[in-house]
Order: sequence, then structure tokens, then C-alpha cells
Amino acid sequence: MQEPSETVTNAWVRLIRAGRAVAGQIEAELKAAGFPSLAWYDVLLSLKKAPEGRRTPREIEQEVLFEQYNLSRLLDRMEAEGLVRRIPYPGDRRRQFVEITLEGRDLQRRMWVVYGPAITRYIGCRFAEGEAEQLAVLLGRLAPSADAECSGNPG
Amino acid sequence: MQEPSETVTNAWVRLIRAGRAVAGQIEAELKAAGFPSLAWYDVLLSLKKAPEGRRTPREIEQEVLFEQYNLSRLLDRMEAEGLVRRIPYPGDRRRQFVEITLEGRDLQRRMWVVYGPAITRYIGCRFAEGEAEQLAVLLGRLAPSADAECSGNPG
DNA sequence: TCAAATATGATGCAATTGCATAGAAAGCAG
DNA sequence: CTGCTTTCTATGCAATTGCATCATATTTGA
Repeated sequence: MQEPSETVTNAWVRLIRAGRAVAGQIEAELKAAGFPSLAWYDVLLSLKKAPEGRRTPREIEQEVLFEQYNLSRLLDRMEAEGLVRRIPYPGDRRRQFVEITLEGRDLQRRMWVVYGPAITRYIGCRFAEGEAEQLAVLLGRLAPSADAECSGNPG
Repeated sequence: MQEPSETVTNAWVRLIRAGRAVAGQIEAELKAAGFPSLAWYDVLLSLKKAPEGRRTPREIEQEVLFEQYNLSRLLDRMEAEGLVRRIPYPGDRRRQFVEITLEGRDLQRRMWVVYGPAITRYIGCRFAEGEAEQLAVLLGRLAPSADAECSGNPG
């Protein structure tokens, strides 16, 4: 296992910087509009897309890549705001379902009015459609599930 | 200003997820090896690359995209560990220089031994060199300085 | 069937981050 | 000069995150 090439390192640095820059600007717009952060949006959207608007915390975690303990407390806050509701999971009392409420659905919709155009402005505007496609494909290879080609483990 | 296409949204979602996933794994390896986080590394490297190993906090901020107050306190911690030293800025007493110490340089080097191969493993291994180049170029367009093509401002 | 291992979610506590604002030094307009 | 604005860094306090661990429920395997 060896050092990365200049090019690879550069891609990595830009990946992080670009993510930070764009996320920072979008978060700022959401906040300016009086909305909660992207983390809340991610949870709301994840639930909204799920059948019957419900998922277990584990499923949400894996989709949005949050830490278990962070999500647990984020759900506390969201539940306190009435955006989400925890309900028993039939057949396994360790688990639970988290279900989006009407208010939650509504908030998601209202946030999208700010969020969508922001994505257009910070991403869409900078690429031709084919380029965006290319970028998406390349980034898809970095997904946690995607298998690497070379072997070797940490440590 | 309008909604983003599916493709653009997808690129954005993957950008964030990929960054989180890779950063998470790299952070885990660093921690497992007894090292501090990537944020510390970024500051050390930024200083190391600078002439005479020194930069003002503002310069570091802009390079690594940290918040001013976070960097201020990160530097406190790093200074307490002897990795960095604050020295007066000649001709402007508002500013200061942050200078990397020998210990700081050494830590950067030792962290790279873990960090470099991790970049290879999580990024390099997943792309041919030309693809990595492509990815880097596309991501470069998202840099905060890069100008967007369409107009329209938030709000 | 029962103890050990595993899976899921919650929580106490320390560390970090975000927010608003302070404090100090330049820069600027008249 | 003098007062007003801007720039740069620090900080009090609240909110969030990370870490370790707990509590409970299920699964596994002898």
C-alpha cells in the first residue's frame, strides 16, 4: 500500500473542499430563511421516501451516514418539534420505527423551495448536464459499498 | 432560479455522501493510530507549505475553509501541544503569524504515513489515473472562487 | 433451555462547534 | 486630528458531537 499520486491527492482535497464550500453556503441560506440544518432535511427526506414514511433509526443512519448516537439525539429534537414520531416496531422490541408527521412533510417541502434552487445555483449552473452525469458516476465509485480494486487493510 | 435536475441533485448527494464516507474512514484510521483529526493535519500541512512555515489565521481559514472562531480555538489546542507557535505580525498588531514548530512538522510527517496510503486505498484504488484527473477537474469547478454561469442570488 | 454473544437504541460526561459579541488595531472621511 | 467603519482575533455561553458505556431485547450455540 503506497502513497497516492498528486492527481489522486488533488481529487481528494477538492472533494472535501468542494463539499464544505457548497454545504456551507447552502446551510447559510437555509439558516437565513429560518430553517433547520441539512441534517434535519436529510432525515425528513429519507423518511418521506420510505414506504409509509417510516424507517428504523438504523436504516436512516446507513442512508445518511450519521453516527448512531447523533441520530438518536437528533430524533429527540425532531420529535420535540413534532416533525417525527417514534412508534413501536412489531416483532422486535429493540427496534422502533420513526415516522414522519404531516408537519415534517410540510417542512421538507418548504425547505426544498430554498434548497433546490441553491443546488442549481452552486452545482447545476457550473456544469453541462453531461458533466454533472459524469461527476455523479465518478462519485458513485466512492460509495461505502463500492468495492476497491487494490487490496490491503489499515494497520 | 429553478429546481435542479435529477442528475444534478444526484451529483450533489453523492458529493456529500462520498466526502463523509471517505473522511469518516480516514479519521477512524488516524484515530486508531493515535493521531489527531484531519483538521489538525490540514493546519499543519498548510503551514508547512507556506514560506518559512508561517501564515496568518485568516490565510489558513481561507485555505482549509474553517470558521474563524473554530480555527482560533484549534490553534489554542495545537499551541498547547507545541505543534504551532503564535508570533507577532510586524506592522499590524491586529494580526499574528502562526508558525509550525519542529514537532509540528514531525507530526505532519508521521500522520502522512497513515493518511497517504489511506487516500490511495479509498480514492486512488477506485480510479484509473485519467479518471482521477477528470474528477479533480470537475470538482475544481465547485471551488468557492469559481464563477457560476447562471445568475440569481439567494433570497 | 440457558448463558454468552450480538443487535438496537439511549445517555452521562467531556470536547468541540456555532453564535453573538467583545476588544483591539487599522483605515478612512471630513 | 477625531469619530466612524472595517479588519482581525478571542471568548462567554448554549447547542451539538464524540466517546464510552448502559439497558434491553434478540439470536446463537452448547
